[in-house]
Amino acid sequence: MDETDELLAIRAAELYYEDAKTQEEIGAILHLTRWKVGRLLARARELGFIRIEIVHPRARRLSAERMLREKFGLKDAVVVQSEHRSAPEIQARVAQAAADYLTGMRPVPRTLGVSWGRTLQGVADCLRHGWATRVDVVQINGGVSLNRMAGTASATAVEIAHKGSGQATLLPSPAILEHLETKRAIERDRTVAQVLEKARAADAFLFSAGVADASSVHVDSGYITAADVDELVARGAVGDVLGRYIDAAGEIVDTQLDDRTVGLGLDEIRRAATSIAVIAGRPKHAVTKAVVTSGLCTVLVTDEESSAMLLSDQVAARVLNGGSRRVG
Amino acid sequence: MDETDELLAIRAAELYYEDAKTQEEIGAILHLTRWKVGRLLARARELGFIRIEIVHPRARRLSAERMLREKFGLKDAVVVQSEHRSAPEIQARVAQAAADYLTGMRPVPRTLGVSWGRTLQGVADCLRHGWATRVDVVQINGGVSLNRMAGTASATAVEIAHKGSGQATLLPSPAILEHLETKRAIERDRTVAQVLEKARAADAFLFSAGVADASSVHVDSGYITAADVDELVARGAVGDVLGRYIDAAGEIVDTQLDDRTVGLGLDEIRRAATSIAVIAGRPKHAVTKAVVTSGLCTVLVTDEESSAMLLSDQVAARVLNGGSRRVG
DNA sequence: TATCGGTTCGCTCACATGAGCAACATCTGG
DNA sequence: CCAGATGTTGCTCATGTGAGCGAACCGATA
Repeated sequence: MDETDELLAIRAAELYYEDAKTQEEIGAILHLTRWKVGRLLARARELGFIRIEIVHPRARRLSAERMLREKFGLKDAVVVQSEHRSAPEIQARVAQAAADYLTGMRPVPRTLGVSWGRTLQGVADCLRHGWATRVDVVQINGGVSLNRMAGTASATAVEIAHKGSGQATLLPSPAILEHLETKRAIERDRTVAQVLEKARAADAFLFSAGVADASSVHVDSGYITAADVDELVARGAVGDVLGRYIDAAGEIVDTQLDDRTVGLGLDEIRRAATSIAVIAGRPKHAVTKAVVTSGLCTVLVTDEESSAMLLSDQVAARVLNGGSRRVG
Repeated sequence: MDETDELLAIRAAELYYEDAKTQEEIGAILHLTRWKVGRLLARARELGFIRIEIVHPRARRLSAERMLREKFGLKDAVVVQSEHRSAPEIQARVAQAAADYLTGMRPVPRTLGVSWGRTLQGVADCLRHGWATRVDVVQINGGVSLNRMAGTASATAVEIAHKGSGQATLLPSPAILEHLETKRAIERDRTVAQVLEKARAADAFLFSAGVADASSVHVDSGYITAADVDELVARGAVGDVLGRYIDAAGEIVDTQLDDRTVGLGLDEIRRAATSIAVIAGRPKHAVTKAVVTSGLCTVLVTDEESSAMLLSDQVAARVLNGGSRRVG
């Protein structure tokens, strides 16, 4: 396309998009046939001169979603716009997007296994009353029931269930126990065992991931110490999923600690038909990468920046080209 | 439009604009009829959720141009995009736009009266060889021929003429003379008188405007002193057109100074069928306003920000509602 | 000058889309 | 509870638009 044509294309684009003229009219104005005008417009779009943006708090980025699905073999992906947004705003939008995703799921899951945390509480808050009818919500990992943040974990599950006019089944157990024996004992307890049984049978799972640093909820809740986290990080931990700390490859970092963690195991999540991960924000990039590349989720809800990170060539898609584990 | 519809509209817009799906396909996906989809899209556009931008150095803003034409009764207006651009970039684009405008003029002017200055030199540089055939270019005000910037004024006219394969007729006179008598004598000189005669008969005029401050070319060239400018500003001057200082209402500030200025008078410009003003940049907002509201130009080439200033309610359109002169 | 390869042109045809309209649902005030 | 007003829905039909296809064109080469 030469200089003159480019100018004409721009002129045509202005008349077409800004002045809402038909291609025929533009042809008359610029002394061209309407086909030439059509071709110029196609060229202008092709060369990226026309930029269409959807400006709305709930707008998503479909192209990124398609690429994420393809690269990582995800069943679905939801990417929210994050340009020029503050971190809390992004969290809010991702939560909203996750809520919208749940609401729009077909078939509607009858039993939903949920984790807990700030992110999931946000999702629960964004759900609308009547988002579903008769959902059974089951907690899939131990909660913060013993400490100062009492009730948080259960609140999330209860709210999700309530708004979907269904029932919540809580997991009455700490997240991580001090001794393996205690953990085994708790799991043998009939109530706990029944909940876990039900959790395993859930149609879909909903969870987030935490960063491996001293600000973690698990440190906050007293399940592990800041020193423990430092140790985990030293051994390669990038974050936790359902209270289980994983490295960049998605492998459990400390199997002994993992054995003392109550709830579904990560392999059980990996086997699920539908597991929705809601993770966003720059601090979580490393965990997000680990979750996605190690096949922990079939659906990812995240922000634009994280999606860009995942789509950059630096990130290998382990799920598809199974061999290479080098992901950092 | 309720909440649900708005969400659907956004979803539809994403599928339509980002995924290039047809309205029918979108209907299938969202379980709607294609008409509903069409209506939602129309609604989304109406509410401004869809923003289409033409990203190209030469892109213009047609809507602003239309409003300028209507508000000030201009024959034409050209507004270049200026968002996120530096001042020199904007100057360059405006010059390019003015050059494009000249090139595209129908009928092609046979005689073009031009002024001089940095802006017009920029326009001359942007013109392409062969932009016209046989244009007569006439200088319409006195130039900087006596001082260190010698040749600048003539260079502009000559370049425009040369690139339009025509001839330049220069005005061999200083811009402003010290004594009224000298000015009268010069104007009586046959060569000068002939040039002015030819200038008056030009089909179109092309000029810019200067800011009234010490950085002015006239101070630089020694025609007036910085003190003179301060005095002019104190008396209400906002800038100059063809070396003639005007106030916010477009009136000559100092008639004695004006009488010593060589070249066409502002009223002669006002009477012209086609007078193209090329003015851009924040420092020139005041002069731009004065030029446009006092009917000094029939065509305005400017940047987005200046156009926004002109279109703000603060600016009264004197040309149309003749009475009110309160423009500050 | 004749011929070739590639590009662009104007056109047909099928599909996508918006305007306009009647039927229907929903709200409102007597 | 009903009549009228208002808004919404699904449709027909005219118009707008893009894919595909020979014809024409252009520049290079033998």
